[in-house]
Amino acid sequence: MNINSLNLEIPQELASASLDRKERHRLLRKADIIRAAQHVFAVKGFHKATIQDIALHAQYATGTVYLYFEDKNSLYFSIVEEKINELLNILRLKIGQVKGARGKLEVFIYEILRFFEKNQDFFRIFVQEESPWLIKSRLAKSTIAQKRKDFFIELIKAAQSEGVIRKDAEAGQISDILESIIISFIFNWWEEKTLREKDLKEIAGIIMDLFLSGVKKK
Amino acid sequence: MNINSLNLEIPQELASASLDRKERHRLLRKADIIRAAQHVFAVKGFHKATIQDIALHAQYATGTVYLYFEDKNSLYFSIVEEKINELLNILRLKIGQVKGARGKLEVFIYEILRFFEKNQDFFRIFVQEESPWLIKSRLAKSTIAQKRKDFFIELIKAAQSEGVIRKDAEAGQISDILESIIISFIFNWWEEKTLREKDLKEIAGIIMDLFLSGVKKK
DNA sequence: CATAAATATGAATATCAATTCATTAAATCT
DNA sequence: AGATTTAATGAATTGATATTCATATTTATG
Repeated sequence: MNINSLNLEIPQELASASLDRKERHRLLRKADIIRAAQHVFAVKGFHKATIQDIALHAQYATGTVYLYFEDKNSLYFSIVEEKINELLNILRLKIGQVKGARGKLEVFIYEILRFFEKNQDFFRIFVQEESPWLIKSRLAKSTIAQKRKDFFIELIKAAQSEGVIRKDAEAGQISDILESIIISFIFNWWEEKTLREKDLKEIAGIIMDLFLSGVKKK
Repeated sequence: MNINSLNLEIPQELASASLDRKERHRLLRKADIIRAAQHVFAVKGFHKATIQDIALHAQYATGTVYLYFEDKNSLYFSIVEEKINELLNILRLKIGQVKGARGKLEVFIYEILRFFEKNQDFFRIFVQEESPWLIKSRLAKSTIAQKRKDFFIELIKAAQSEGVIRKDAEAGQISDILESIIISFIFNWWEEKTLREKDLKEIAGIIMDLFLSGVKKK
C-alpha cells in the first residue's frame, strides 16, 4: 500500500461537489419512485401493489427500485413518514401563529383539510391504512358492509326527522362519527384499567353525551 | 342399469334424516373452523394468518379447511358476514322494543358495546379491517404514528386546560374523534358534489361546530 | 363382518411476487 | 479516445403459502 491510496490530499471542493452531484441524482430518482409508488399504493393498496407496477409507473426497471430503497416496506414507510412529517411541520407553523385554544383548533382543522386536498394520493394511502371508511377495502365492497351502513343511516335519519339530531350534516357522516366514537371507546376500555371497571351503561351514557353535545366544556 | 339405481322409492323421512345428519356434521365442522379462524385472524390479521395456522388451531389438517370453505377469502367473509348479521339482528330486535329516536340511539350504542364485549376476537378483526386505531397496524408500530398522535393529544390537552374542551374524556379519545370527523368529511367531499363546491373554510367551520357542540339539534 | 361411501390427511404442486445478480449501458475520469 | 467507475436492466432465483389430490381413515350399510 502506498501513501496515495490513503487519499490524504483530495481537494475538498471537488470531493464534496461530486458527492453533491451523486446525492442530487439519488434524491431525484428517489423522488421519481416515491411519486409513482404513492400513486400505485393509493390505487391498489399495499398488498396488491407490486414493485413491478411501481417501477413501470416510474419508468424504471424492477431492479432499479432496489438501488434506492431497501425493500417494499421501507419504500412504503418513506412515503408515510415524509408526508406525515410534512403535515406536522405545516401544523406546527400555522398553529404557532395563533393564540388561544379555539383559534388553534380552527387552524388545525383547516390545515389538515388543505393538506389532504393537495395530497389526494396520500390521503388514500392514509385511510387505507388508518380509517374505517375506505371504499376499496376488502369489506367495503361486500353486501354486508352496505347493509350495516344502511341500517345505521336509517337510524340517524329517523332521529333527524324527529328533531333529535341536526339536519345540516349528512346522515352517513353522522353515522360514521358515531361509529368512530364507539370504536375509540371500546379500544380505550380494553387498553386502560379505568374504563374497564366502569360498566357498559355508564360508558354508553358518556358516548351518547359526547355524540349529542360534543366535546365543548359546559 | 337396473330400476333400483334410480332410487325411486327411498323413504322420505330416512332420506331427509340422513341429509340432516350430514348437514349437522357440516355445520359443526364449519363452526370449529370459523372459531379457530376468528382467533387467528384477530391475532395475526388477514395477510399473516395462514390456512395451516387456522387448521392447526381447529385441530384439523390443512386440506380439511378446503372441504368446508371455498378459499381463504370466503372463510374470512363467512366470519364477517355471520357476525355483522348477528349484530344487526340484535340491534333490530332491541331497537324495535323502544319508542323515540333518543331511546333508540341509547339502545343502539349500548348493544354495540355489549356485542363487542362478547366478541372480542371479532372486534379485532373488525377494526383491523376497518379502523384507524389498531395497535398492530403496519403504521401504528412506527415512530411517526406516535409523533402524530402526541402532537394531536398535546393540542387537545392545551384546549382542555384552557377550558375550551371538557376534561371528563381522555385527550387521546377526543383526538381520535376529531380525526375521524375530519376524515369522514374529506371522504364525503370527494364522493359528492355538494361538498366539493363549498370552500375549505366553510367545511372547517362545520367540523369545528360538530366537534365542539355535537350533533344535537339546537 | 365385508364392502362401500364419506371424510380427513398432509405432502406435493401451483402461484405469485419480492428480491437478487450477471450483464449491459451510461457517465466520469485520465 | 480508452479505461474505469457508477447506474440500470430484467430474467432468474427464492420464498412463502394457498390450493390440490392421491392416499388413508372413519363411518355407514347390507
